[in-house]
Amino acid sequence: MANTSSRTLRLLSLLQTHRYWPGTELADRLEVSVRTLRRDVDRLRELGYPVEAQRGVDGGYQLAAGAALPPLVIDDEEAVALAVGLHSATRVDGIAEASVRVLAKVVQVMPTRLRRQVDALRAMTVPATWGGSAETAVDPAVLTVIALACRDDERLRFAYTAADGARTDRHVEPHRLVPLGRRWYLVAYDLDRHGWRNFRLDRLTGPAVTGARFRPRELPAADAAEFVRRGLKEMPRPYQVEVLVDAPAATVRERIGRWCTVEEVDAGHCRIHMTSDDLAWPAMALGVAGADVHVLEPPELRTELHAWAARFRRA
Amino acid sequence: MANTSSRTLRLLSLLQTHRYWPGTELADRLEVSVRTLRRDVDRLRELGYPVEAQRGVDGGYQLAAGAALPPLVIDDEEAVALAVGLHSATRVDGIAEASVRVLAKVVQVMPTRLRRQVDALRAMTVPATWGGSAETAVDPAVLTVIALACRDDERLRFAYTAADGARTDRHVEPHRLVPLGRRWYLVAYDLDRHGWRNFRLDRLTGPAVTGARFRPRELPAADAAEFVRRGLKEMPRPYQVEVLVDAPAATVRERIGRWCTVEEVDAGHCRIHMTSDDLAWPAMALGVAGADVHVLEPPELRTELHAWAARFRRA
DNA sequence: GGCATTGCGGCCACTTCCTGACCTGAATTA
DNA sequence: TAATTCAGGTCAGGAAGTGGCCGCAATGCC
Repeated sequence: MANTSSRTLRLLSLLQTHRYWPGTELADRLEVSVRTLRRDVDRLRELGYPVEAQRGVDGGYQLAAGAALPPLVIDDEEAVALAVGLHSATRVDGIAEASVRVLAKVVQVMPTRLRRQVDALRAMTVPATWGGSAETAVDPAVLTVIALACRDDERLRFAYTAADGARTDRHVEPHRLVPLGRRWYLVAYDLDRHGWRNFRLDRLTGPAVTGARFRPRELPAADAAEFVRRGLKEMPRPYQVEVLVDAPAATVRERIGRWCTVEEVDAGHCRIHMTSDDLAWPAMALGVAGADVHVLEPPELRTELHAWAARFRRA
Repeated sequence: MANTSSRTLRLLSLLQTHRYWPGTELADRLEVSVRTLRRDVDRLRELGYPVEAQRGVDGGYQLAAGAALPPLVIDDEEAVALAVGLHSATRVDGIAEASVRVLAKVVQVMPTRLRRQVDALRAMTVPATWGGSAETAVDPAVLTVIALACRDDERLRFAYTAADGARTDRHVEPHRLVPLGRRWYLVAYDLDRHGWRNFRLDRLTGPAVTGARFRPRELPAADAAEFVRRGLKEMPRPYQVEVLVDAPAATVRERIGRWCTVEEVDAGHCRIHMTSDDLAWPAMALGVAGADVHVLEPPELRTELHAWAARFRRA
């Protein structure tokens, strides 16, 4: 308790919870002399954390933005918020992997009572997979279990439903999680089939680590993403949606600009473009647009809209 | 660098990135003897972080879930993921405040180059406010600036557009952020008007800290949420949507169960219920449901659906 | 411009604890 | 049973942390 490293950590935590701290108060809280506090601050600075100080009346210390990130000291509530938030970040291109990595990190050290809270709250958050039907959504618990197994080189068992509907039990050495397109894939070495395989996470249920660790094998590909791409026979080609809207570009952009690109045609018309695997998404967007539309591409969207129209008219 | 506290921190970081570590490897990485490593591990344990060890062949150390959360050691990518994810967590009831708190914490110590990345990525994430139009969404930058000002007791200036459209410049001592209903409010002491005020964050632009700190005043209410509630003349009552769907409950639940509660009526029909400020949301959901619907409540939804039908028919 | 406040950092003496080496013991697995 | 790996005691030398003191430099108030 009266340790130096412990105190350094506590100082870091204090500096993170409130910006300005008078030296005397910090010294008081840490139960050391002001001189020692100054030395502690120096220590933090030597570790690369930019602690700035202001002299004079009402001066104090503050933690500024630096080159490296200091260890984040968080409390229970904040950890829950973190876990819930990261869940939705796993869908954002470019940071999906990093999200899963931190998520695994947080979940691993989180007390079980907090984990229950997280599970309860996650149920309330709206999944961000707009166009996706339920099958494309990945259970976050599945994601973290597998992420941890990959990270820690632990063997994994799960049930897998192949594209043709055949259900099999698998025993694998997980290698890496790869977000590709709008899906997650697990690249793993199948221990029963003696070869590398791709698994779509949304077709995988009940993953559980066996507890056995393994020495990673070498993947027969440049990297995991490359391996997945190679393994995919045919990518489901997404629809390229192109629609003319009878409304000013500015209006349309304000209403649905977040989901598509809007291009001005003239004062009262614009053209929008979006990409989607599923026709429900563009249909929703066009509904929210609140103006007459003319579908240019694809023809199937027209059928979809007419189907919605028929149903809504009967409502 | 060869410091003890620095090494303790590095050990913590190593234990967070990979689960199992043989003692010899840890000692090697930290450039100390195995004996010293054991002592470092002991130190961590004394600080309350449960480092578990496994003996025997292929044994090692691992960081387990404990009572308290250890400081999270994260890298750049992970920090970006964190910030992006937390942004969406600010919309989840119950953890909104905690989310903003961590967000402020992370943003404050984040190098500016990362902040730019976060801003770029946030633009891509789909806002979770389904039914909400753009005006109810709060700029995350605004949120963090204000959160930091509240936390650090720093005076704040911003422009405010009142409900009647009048624009004024404000100079306040921020007290607390309150998420209520689907909105964020700032409770602050207005320095020009000499009194406590509520500000809706979506009506507030260009917040900037003046740099001047202040000694917090006492709020004339039990807590900030209470004060906001008292100040709100009328809460916008959300629509209670109730619809009969001509499809089996299981089917409907699979398609849109995430957005509403589904109740079985008989084998081929079910009743769904949801709450929304905006009619576009239920309309979208009913579209995705892919079956005939009968609107029970509210009548306005029927009008909305007919409007969509008319437009889609013309498409 | 003077003055109080607050951080900065040098110096010194004292104490603490850190470190590595060596040892024995206990748990675990092949 | 043997090998591996963590646990922890002991010891001696050295490194560091600590508090008290000092003069100095910013800063803001009167």
